[in-house]
Amino acid sequence: MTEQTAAPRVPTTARDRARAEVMSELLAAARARLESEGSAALSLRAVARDLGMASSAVYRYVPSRDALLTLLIIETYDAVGEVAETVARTSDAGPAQTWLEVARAVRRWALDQPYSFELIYGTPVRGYRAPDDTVRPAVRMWGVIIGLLMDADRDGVLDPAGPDFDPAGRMAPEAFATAGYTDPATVPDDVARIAIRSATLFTSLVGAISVELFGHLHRVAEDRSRFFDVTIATAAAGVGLRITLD
Amino acid sequence: MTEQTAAPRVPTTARDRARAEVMSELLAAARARLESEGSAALSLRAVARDLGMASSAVYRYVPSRDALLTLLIIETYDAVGEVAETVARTSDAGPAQTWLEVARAVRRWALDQPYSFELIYGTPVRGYRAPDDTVRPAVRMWGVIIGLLMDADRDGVLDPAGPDFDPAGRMAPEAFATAGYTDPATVPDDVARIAIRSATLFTSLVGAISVELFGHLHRVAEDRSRFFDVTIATAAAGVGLRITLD
DNA sequence: TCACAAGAGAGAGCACCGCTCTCGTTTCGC
DNA sequence: GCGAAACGAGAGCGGTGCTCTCTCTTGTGA
Repeated sequence: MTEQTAAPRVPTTARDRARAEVMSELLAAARARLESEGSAALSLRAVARDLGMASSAVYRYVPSRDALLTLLIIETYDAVGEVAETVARTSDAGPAQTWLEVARAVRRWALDQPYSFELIYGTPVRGYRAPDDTVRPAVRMWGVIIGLLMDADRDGVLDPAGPDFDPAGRMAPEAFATAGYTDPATVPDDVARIAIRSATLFTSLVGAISVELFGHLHRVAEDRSRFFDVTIATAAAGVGLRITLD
Repeated sequence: MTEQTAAPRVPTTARDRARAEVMSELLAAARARLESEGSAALSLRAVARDLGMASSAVYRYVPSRDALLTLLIIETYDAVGEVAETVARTSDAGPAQTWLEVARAVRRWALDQPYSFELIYGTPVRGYRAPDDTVRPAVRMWGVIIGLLMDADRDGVLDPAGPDFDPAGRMAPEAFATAGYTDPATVPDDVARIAIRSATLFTSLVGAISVELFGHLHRVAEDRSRFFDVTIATAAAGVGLRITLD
């Protein structure tokens, strides 16, 4: 058991390569059906037909329909996390304005592939219990938000007039791992006070998109893009980020 | 065609009464299954079994599974609207604090019957297009929110330091029917400026409950009840309502 | 090199679903 | 009282997730 921990002797046999290829075709076909018809209509049999194989054969690759959905969920968290991180990284505006850009980008992404947004931020699939594999990709969005708040605080543009609530017991210690605090006990109080504000930003983002996508602005909002901006900017104001519109 | 518009001669025949009774049993059974297993698992055949009748017989009362869901959706909008209206009506606190009470009550209601919340504020049922019957009950929540904002403005407790965005084109004229303005052209500008703030309150409420109920606070929030309060209060601060916590 | 085990695919089958059609039976209105 | 409408039951269609068995291919260790 000395060097056994390394990869066991170039295991890419023909069968392995074939398996990997079928697996990726399977995921691609599933993604295509997901994005055209939604997760509720995602049928394992239909995916099998798309691939020209028997439905029973699919079970050689995926243990159940729910497991297939889980793979898509992880992919999707990573996709939207990537969108948010890219905008946050490349924007040259201040933290407040950058947050608006991030929110707009996520909204755009959600409108382009609504069923993917639903998959992760809508009603959870019945009987589905998120395995730990989904936690890491899911937390990327929180990382972006907390990062922006830290930046704003450092730059002195985090409006101190915003409400300041005691963070004690309101945020789980693990949440600060994103900000680099591996030991929960060492999180400074001011960092906690800032981090808890991320909840309102996250909620306003997911909430605003959900509300629009799920039809609750029917006969309420006219120009939905501008409506979204106002919603995000107003919530951000409560957090202490001053966003300028128009 | 003079007095024909009235009810046609006391139509409560034995058959009519039986039909109404079966119909209400049907809805009750469907509601029970909905609240115990969720809308995705709501099967018309199962409901039929609960009632001891053949599945085909159910179609004498309801044209399709989606139509049955629509009936439940309307009931549910009315139930949650009732919760919000009751709290708003009976609270003797100021508008800001009343809003917190409303939000807490709605959250409590959602936690008590999560599948009902999902039914109306989660992912829409596939292939489902909200008929107009659902609009009136759905709009009750907006009515409560706009009413509270009007109260706050009248009482002079609507913080003028909150961001003020041009409402032009951002709110559909019909939305003001709730506030008593039947003709959209007559809505004063200051009313529109206030009404558009309702979006952030609505979004923060639905968003905060969704985020909690759908599992996105896993390893983020510790005390979820207090976390909810902070989220709502922070968003409300952006709107201009000062909520006091603790 | 060759045998054996593991992997892969196909097909039948089970229990469930939404929905339709047909068939008797009951009830209502003229 | 009689014809029509409403009602309930049952069979059946095509679809679903998933399991089991069977055959064939492929990789590996002796």
